[in-house]
Amino acid sequence: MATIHDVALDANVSPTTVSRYLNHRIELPASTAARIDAAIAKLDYRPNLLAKRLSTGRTEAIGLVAPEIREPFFAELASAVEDEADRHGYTIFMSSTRSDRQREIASLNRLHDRHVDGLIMMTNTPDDGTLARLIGRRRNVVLIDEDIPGVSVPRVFVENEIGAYLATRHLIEAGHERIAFIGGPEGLFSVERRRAGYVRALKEAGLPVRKQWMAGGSFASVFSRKATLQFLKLGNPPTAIFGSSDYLVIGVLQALKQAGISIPRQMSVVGFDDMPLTELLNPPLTAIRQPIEALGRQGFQVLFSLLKGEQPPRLTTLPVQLIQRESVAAPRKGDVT
Amino acid sequence: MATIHDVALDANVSPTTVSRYLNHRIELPASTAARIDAAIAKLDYRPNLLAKRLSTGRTEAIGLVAPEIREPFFAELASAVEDEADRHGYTIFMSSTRSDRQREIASLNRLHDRHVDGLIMMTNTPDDGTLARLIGRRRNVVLIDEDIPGVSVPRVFVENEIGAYLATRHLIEAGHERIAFIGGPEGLFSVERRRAGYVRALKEAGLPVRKQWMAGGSFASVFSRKATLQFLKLGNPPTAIFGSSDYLVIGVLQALKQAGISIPRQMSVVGFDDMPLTELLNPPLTAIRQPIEALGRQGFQVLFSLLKGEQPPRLTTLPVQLIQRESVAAPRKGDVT
DNA sequence: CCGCTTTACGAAACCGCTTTACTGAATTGT
DNA sequence: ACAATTCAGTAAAGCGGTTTCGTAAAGCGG
Repeated sequence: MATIHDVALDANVSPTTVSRYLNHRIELPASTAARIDAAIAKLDYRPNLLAKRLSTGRTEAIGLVAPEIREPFFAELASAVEDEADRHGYTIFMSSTRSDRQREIASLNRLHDRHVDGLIMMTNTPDDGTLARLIGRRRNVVLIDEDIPGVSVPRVFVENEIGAYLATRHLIEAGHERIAFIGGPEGLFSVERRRAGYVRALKEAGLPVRKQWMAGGSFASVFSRKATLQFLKLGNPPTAIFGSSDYLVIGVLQALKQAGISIPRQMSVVGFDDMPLTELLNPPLTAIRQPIEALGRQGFQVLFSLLKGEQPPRLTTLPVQLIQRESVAAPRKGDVT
Repeated sequence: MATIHDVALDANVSPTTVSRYLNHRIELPASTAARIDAAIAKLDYRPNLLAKRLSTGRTEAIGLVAPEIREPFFAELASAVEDEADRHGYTIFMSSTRSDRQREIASLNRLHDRHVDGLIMMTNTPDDGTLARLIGRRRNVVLIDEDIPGVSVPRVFVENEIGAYLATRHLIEAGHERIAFIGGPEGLFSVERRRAGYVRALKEAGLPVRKQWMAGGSFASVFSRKATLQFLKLGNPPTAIFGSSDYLVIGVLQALKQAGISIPRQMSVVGFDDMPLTELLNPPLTAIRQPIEALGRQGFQVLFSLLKGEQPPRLTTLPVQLIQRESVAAPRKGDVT
């Protein structure tokens, strides 16, 4: 492999000149520039990134830490971040934490060791302050999708509250009055927001907010499955369920299938995320679509402006959208007051 | 940040000694070792990986190039590779090529510039020799999932032929005699193998192999949708369809739904991949399950042994499995000869 | 007690690039 | 016509490790 010295030798200049020329830190007379270009082409010179990085301390790489890259939501997000990073010359290191605090910490440390220039962080477990402390020490961090309270870094979120509000109102407009809500882990910002949106829609419509129609605690589909079966046992079971994540909806569907309840005739269902394939379900799922791609791109953009030393907005909120398919219908006559 | 010099100073030894001690290239008397350990702990020393990499030329990073990381199949594969790499201290660079030759070339070059120690390559477009040439120049490459003819690097594949054979035989055993096959892009090794398995099962059962029941050309679901509609127009339409990828099956399902044909009563369907969520479809999809996780781990293992200078097997073939769900039934009476 | 092997380390070169500080020549201003 | 700039570039010192070559001192066999 040719080095910058070889190029300098061939072009009859010093390595310094070549380096500065390549980094646009100097303007050279056309003749000199041409000699350098020729030498580079002739020797097929490619700067050694390892040396460059050691020298500058910058790596043109960023870290992306997410709960589980293989899940569609994060996979798509990661893909968008990667694509956006790529077009700006950045590489990304991905890291799946399995929602495990120890792995999150390990990831953060590893990325630090790898000298990433910046970090995009996603978590879906409530923080006890550990993460906040760790992140507080780093520069160039942006939080996406989910909050970590107590750190002052830029955030990019989606309209969680509005999304839940739209979903709930959609059910109300279809005629439902007994609407259940299944949320994720307690203490998660996005979960709170979604619950808030659900409650707002109910109150606005003058409908009661009942504890027994609300479940929360986990994003696992086994959880929502159980919760759904609980709902069905109620004396006045809900006629519609809003699952605040498509993973939760999977559990709901399993439970309903198991109980022999048909959608949307006997039960309406709305999801949140709009994962691929949910439109192929039977019936196709009505859901709030999150702008995953935009979330990823914005996430990178915000980090990028941080890296350039700019001051990005402290909070970006991206719009969601109700996608109507076929899992919502009017409740059966006898079921409404 | 403390450097190795600081540690050396504090421990009253030379940087050389610290370096060698940390890299297990020397055995030190307990007292010296203890002093170094103490200094490291005291200064919270962490070796600068950038310097290390420049110095050794090794990066403890490998590249993973795949068509599209966000698709479930590749996402899961990537996740397995990453996990396996992680436990061996390797980081991975992922790269989505969108099945585009130019992007594949660009990825390969970029990874080269990044000085990855090795490369795991996946492609799903037939090569005209360009890739083969590019890859032939590199050391430490392993091919997974799909072949690139003409390069002599280790490969890790799944039992494509056997999988297709099992799927087809399963349909035959259910009583089907007119079984259609939908394959991917022409010229792809795995596609050929699957077609071969399909043909073998038919011949073995003494069933005719009919051109009009075979379609191939793309992995896109729009393609299989059209193909399915074509099948339905036939005078003697198939009673079962084997889609040689779950993506293809999606198109099949869409077409059948559109035509109002019920599964499995009027048409049996078998897929290949066993993607998540396909079990939630209505009916749950019977499919050949690929050992994606194993594919990823084996892929890394083979690369790893290459990196250690060993001679891994030229070809590893991983077993597949028929997962029976509910998309296969006996054909209707009138439909069998 | 002398030569030889071990033990326990160290000096300095090197990896390939960036960057600071500097210089000689050409150009400009007055 | 001479000082002051600008231009075009360079030498050398990093960045923080690894590695080759080497040596002083201790141990040891005879």
